[in-house]
Amino acid sequence: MLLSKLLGERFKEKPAEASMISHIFLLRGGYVRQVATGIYSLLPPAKRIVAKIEQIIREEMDNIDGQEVLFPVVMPAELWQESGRYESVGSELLRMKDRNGHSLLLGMTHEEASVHMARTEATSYTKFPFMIYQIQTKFRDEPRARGGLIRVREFTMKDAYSFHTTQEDLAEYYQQCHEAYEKIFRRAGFSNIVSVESDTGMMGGSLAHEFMLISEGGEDNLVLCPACQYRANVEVSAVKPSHTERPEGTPSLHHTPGMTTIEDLYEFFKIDKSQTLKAAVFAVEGQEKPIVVFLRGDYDVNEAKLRRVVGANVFPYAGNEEDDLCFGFIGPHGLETSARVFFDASLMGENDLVSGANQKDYHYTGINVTKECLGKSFPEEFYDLAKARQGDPCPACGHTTDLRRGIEMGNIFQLGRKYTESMDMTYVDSDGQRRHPIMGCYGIGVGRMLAGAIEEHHDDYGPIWPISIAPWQIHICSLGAGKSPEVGEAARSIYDKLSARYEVLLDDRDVTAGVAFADADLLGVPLRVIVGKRGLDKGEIELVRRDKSVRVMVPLENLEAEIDAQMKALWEELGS
RNA sequence: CGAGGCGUAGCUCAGCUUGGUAGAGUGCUUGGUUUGGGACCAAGAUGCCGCAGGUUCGAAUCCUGUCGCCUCGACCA
Repeated sequence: MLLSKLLGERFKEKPAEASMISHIFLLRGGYVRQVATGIYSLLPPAKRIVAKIEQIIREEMDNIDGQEVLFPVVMPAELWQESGRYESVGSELLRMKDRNGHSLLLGMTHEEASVHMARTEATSYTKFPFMIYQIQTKFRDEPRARGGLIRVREFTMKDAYSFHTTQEDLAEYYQQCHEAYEKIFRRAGFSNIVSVESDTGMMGGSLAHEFMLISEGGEDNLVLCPACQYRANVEVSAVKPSHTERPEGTPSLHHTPGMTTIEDLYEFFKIDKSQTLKAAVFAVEGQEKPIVVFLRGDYDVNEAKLRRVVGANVFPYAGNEEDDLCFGFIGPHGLETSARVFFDASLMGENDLVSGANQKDYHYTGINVTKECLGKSFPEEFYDLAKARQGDPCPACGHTTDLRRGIEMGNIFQLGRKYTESMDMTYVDSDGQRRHPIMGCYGIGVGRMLAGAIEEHHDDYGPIWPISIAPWQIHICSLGAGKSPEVGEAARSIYDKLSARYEVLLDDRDVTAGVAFADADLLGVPLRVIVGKRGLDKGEIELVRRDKSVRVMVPLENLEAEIDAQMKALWEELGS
C-alpha cells in the first residue's frame, strides 16, 4: 500500500469530542469517523486490524468445534415474542415496522435466532453437543454512547451459542470456551485481561464471566484479590465486612439539628464512620412502598445486589410527605414503618453505633444492632447488600483486595434452558424422550478489542500495534526523496522485495522527516524501515521498532535477513 | 431519563457581552526554498455561523422553539 493513496487523514490536534486515549488516536490516526452518536465508519487501517482480530477469533472458535453461521440483522417481532424479550427488553432494542406495518427489530444479540436455527436442525441427541457462532453487526440503542469505540450503538460482535444435553457437558464446554478466550486475547497481544465473575443481567442464566481489560478508562469496577484467584465485578462481588468488637452501648437521645449526613454525624460525635448506622431508601419498580436498607456508615448500597434480592428494579428514593419515614433521621431503633426493611451484613454484631432516632433533628448513640434492633420488629436476618470498596477483605481468602477499573472485552454465560424452554426447542434423547437442551452463550466485542489494544499499547505519539493485529507489518519511510531520487528508488525497490512476504506500507510522499515519523507513529506499524540519503550513502538502512526498543543501522545487503529476524522476534514476544 | 456544556472553514478555535453582513492557526491547491521528529516564503480555494420561527432598517450576535453532539450520573446481553 502506498501511503500517498491511503484514505484516512491524520491530524495533530486532539479532537474536541474525545477524552479516552483510544478514542483520540482512532480519530487522529485516521482509523474511524463518527457518523452519528455511537455509530462509526471504519477507514482502511481500522478495517485491516478488525479483519485480523476476527480471523484470530474465528480460528479459536473453530478450534473448539464451532461452526460459523450468519444470523439476520433484522428479525421479526414474533421471534422475540417467543422468548418474551420483545416485551421485557427496554428501548435499547430498536423496534421498527416494514411497509406492510409488520413489526421488526434490529438484532442486539442472537439467542432467539440461534434457537430458531437449532431447533429445526438438531432434533436428535446425536447432534449434541454443538456450537454455532457468527461475527456480525449488532445494534443496541444505548442511552449513552461514549469513549469512541468503547461504548457504541452499532458494533461488530462475535457471538456464539452452544447446545448441550447435560449441565455437566455445558460446564465442561464453558471451561473450554474460557480457555479459548484466553488464547484469543493472548494472540491479539493483550496481557492485561482478567476474567471476573459477573452479573447475568437480562440474559438470564446461572454462571457468567466477563473478560476485562484492566484500564483506568474502564466503565466497570472490579474486585481483584492479589493473594487468591478471586476476581469479581463489583456488581456481584460479595462483601465480607470488617468488624470492630465494641462493648454494648446504652441507647441515648441527642439533639442533632440539621445533621442528615453521615459526615455530619462522625464529625459531631468525633467517632469513626464505621461506628455509624445509616439508612438508604429505595423505590421498587411496580411497588408503592419504598424499602429501607440499614448498613454501616462506611459502606454504600450496591444497587445491583439489592435488585437481585428484591427481584425488581430499584431506584434511590427521596421520599414524599405521605411516607411514614423521617428522612435524614431514619434508624432501626423505635422505627415503625410499613416499608420493608433490610439489614446489611456490615451491621452483624455491631455495638454502640450512632443512628437516626426517627424524629427530626435527633439521633441515638449506643445502639446495639442485635440487642435493640433484631428480633424486635425486624427479622434476625442479614443480607449482603454493600458495595465492595478499595481494600476490603477478600470474600474468599480474607486478603486485602484491590479495586480496579476494567473495560469489558467479552463475556461467557451459562444460560440453562431459558430460551430452549420458552421457544420450545426439543430433541429426542437416547431413551426416546423429548428434552430441552441446555445453552451457553459467548460474546466478544471486536471493536472493543480494537480500542482496547490501543488502551494497552500506546505511547504519547500513537498506538503500538501488536504484530498479530497490526494493519501492516512493515512501514517504509523514505526521507528526502524529492531532492534525492535515489532514495525514493531504493525505498521503492525495498518495498517491492518485502511485499512478496510481508504486508508493507510505503510512505512515498515527499514530506519532511517530522511529518513522516509522526504519521508512522499514528499508524503504529511494529517495524519501520527508514531509507534516507544519510544512511544510503554508506550503504545502510535504518530499522526501528515502533515501541523504540530496537534501533539499528543495517547494511543494505543484510536488510532482508535482519527484517526476518525482527519479525520473528516480534511474533515470539507475543507469546510472553 | 437527570445535571452541565458545545454547535462558526476538513480539524482546533476566536468573534456573540455592547446587532452593521466572516476571522486566526492548522489542513487543502499552486509555485519556489527546504529535508532525520509535525520547516519557510508567496499566491489561492473553502462557510445555509446546526435548523426553524420571532424582534429589528439590519441577526453568527438578542428572544423562542427544535435538532445534533460532548462530559458526568442513571441504565447497560
